[in-house]
Amino acid sequence: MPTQQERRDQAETALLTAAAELVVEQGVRSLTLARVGERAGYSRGIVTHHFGAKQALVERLARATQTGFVPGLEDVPPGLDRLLRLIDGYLGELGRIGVFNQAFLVLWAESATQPELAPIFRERDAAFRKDLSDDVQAGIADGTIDSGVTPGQVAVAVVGQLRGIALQRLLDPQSVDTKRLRRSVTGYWRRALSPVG
Amino acid sequence: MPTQQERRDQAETALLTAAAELVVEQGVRSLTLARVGERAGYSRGIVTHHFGAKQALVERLARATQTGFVPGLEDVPPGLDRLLRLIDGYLGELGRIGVFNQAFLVLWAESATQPELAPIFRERDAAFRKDLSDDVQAGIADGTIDSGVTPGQVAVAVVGQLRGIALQRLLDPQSVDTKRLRRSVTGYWRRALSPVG
Amino acid sequence: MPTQQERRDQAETALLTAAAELVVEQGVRSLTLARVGERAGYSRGIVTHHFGAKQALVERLARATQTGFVPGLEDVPPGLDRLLRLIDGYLGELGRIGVFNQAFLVLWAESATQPELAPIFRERDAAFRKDLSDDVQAGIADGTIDSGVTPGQVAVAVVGQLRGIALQRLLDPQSVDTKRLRRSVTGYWRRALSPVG
Amino acid sequence: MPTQQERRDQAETALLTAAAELVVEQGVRSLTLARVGERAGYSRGIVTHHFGAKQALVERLARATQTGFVPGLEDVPPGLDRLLRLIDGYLGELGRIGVFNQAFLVLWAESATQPELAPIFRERDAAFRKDLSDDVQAGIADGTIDSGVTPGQVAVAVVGQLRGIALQRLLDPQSVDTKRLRRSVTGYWRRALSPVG
DNA sequence: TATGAATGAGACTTCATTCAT
DNA sequence: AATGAATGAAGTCTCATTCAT
Repeated sequence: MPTQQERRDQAETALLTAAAELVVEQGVRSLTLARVGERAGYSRGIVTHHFGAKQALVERLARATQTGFVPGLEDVPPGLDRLLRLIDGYLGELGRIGVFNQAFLVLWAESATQPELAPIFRERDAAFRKDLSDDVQAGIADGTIDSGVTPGQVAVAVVGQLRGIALQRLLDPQSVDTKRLRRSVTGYWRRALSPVG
Repeated sequence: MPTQQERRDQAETALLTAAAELVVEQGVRSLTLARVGERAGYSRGIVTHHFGAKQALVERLARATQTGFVPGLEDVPPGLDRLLRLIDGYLGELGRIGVFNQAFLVLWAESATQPELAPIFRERDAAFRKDLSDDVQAGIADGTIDSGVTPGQVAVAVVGQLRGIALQRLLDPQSVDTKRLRRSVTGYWRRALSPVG
Repeated sequence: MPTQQERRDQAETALLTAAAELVVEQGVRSLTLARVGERAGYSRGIVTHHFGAKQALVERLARATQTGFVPGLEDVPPGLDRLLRLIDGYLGELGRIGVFNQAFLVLWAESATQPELAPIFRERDAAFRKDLSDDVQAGIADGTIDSGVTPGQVAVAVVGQLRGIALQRLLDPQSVDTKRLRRSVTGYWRRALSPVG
Repeated sequence: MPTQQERRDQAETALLTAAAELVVEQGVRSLTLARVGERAGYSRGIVTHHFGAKQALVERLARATQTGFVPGLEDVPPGLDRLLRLIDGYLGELGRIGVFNQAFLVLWAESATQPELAPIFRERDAAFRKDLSDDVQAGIADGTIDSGVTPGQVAVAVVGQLRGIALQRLLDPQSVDTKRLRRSVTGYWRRALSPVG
């Protein structure tokens, strides 16, 4: 016999999962409360009961996704190596990307025109760039990255590239061979950043 | 005295512009026929009158956008130089990007989850990649690009990067300094692709 | 063939009438857009189409009702006689009160707890009191009303009495004999206001 | 240590008070079980637990209000004096009217269009009128009221007037000066009812 | 006694679409 | 060519009620 709290948590998890699935399959446009509830195995009214309003569900979903996209980087110290492993890991994950991460991409792409979503993703993007920027800075400090490189610029370029590749793949999976991209893209960055002379 | 045909064309242009503006400002979700008509200075019913159905308007908009995003490349022969100028031009355009190109980005991002939009943008992406791929191939042929590079991979990486940077900027303009990015990103690619001693 | 404007006006009249009927029959509580539309012989969506929102319909109804409740007073000069004829006419009308006037009463009674309705009826009540107050003032001036009487107090007392009687009748028609009340109530006021020897 | 019964009674009182407050503040329309429970300091489900259904709560509220609105009249014998003291007391109470009495007025006004409420208030009105009617009859008997007056008519007129004044005040407190009305309205009735000749 | 999870009916509103003017 | 009246499907949200804890 589950307690009330357990029932509640279980329902929320099921609802967020169902919402993520629907976002990926049909976009945010056709994310309706009734569909979410029923896909999760509950009634049509359950979402409002739990989240109060649709907007709250979407925001929860936006925050729930993409926490720790690339696993196994926690213990790696900042630097060129971590940067390349992050790129490699990110592209590698694309091959077996889960619904939550796919939902993240879709929501990210839509956030540009949605006032309620925008702040959430602006903050996330900033954090991601900061992370990469730190790697570049450390690489410059230890001599593995060219000192002429601007960390912030690299961060924007890398974040953009990873997201852009992921979206391309979402739109047309056949056109993006993640396996080979891991190698080539990390190679490009290694050469682009390596100290001159 | 404009002819009927001229009036018709003028109305259509006004409607597509209004639609692009609305898409950029509020996303595809709140693109309604009435709003488009009224923003264009006509009645609520004008869109249906001209395009028949909403879907037709959106498809027309998808095709109307992004034709010749980077000007001045027509006469440049394929090769590394053209590739870099295209990247440079693309990022340069971001600084003064018009509504149609912004609308393109929004539609592109949404296309991943919209069956009606997907084929249009799949085709476009393929064409864009082909274009870049040709440049890389020419560069390899004339020795300005390393022969170990795979044209198709570069194309995916570049397209992704440009789109990803553009979307980042759409979401948070302050975080992306296009002026400086032109230099740095072309620099990265020059080094990444340059023939290995 | 009616013009668009005629069709529109006709629909609005039908909708307001239907709304008034429903308010009287079942109260504002169960005034639903669908019911109004269907009772008026249109679709469920017609009310929104015409009034935009339910609130707008109710406000229109509040303003549409009770214009010239007591007929035949326009040419009567202010004074005791007019005051008594107004009371007599008001109570007389109760016997054959139309839906709009009944709806007025119901809305008036509800307005106390409805922020959107309150200002409308506050204004109306003030105008009604002003009207009566003018009569009393004129009566004092021409000596037919006792000079010790305060016009504003009489106005509140009369307005209250008429509305209160009407509401009592709405709740329980059998308990209020309007025919006999016309006589007795005008008699009470005649004596109450007559100059003291 | 309160007994179960005491706790139960305490909760019911708190709930009825909360319900009355909500009715006065926002009308019966927005009286919801959850709000009542929470305003009373309990959970959303408490009302159902205690009253079973919403209808029961409203009926209990209708009966709970207005018991002995005018205090201090119990020992006064029927007659003109009692009638005038009742009017005076009623209007005097308006100045410091509590939530329950305000709720009474709101419910009374709404009862005209609510089948469940109507019988309750019909009965109450009849009792109120009977009370006043008895006073008039006694007044006629002892010669303080004109014998030409019909008791039932006076009762309707007085009940209507008191309720109508109270509702006017509920809608627009500034427009009704209860202090001065006590004097003037009792004066009007004294003159209206005094024996002729 | 009290809480609150879950349901489902019903309300308001938005909007693409049809059709008469 | 253009307008706008009318429809009805579909969505969000509110809320009384049921039932498990």
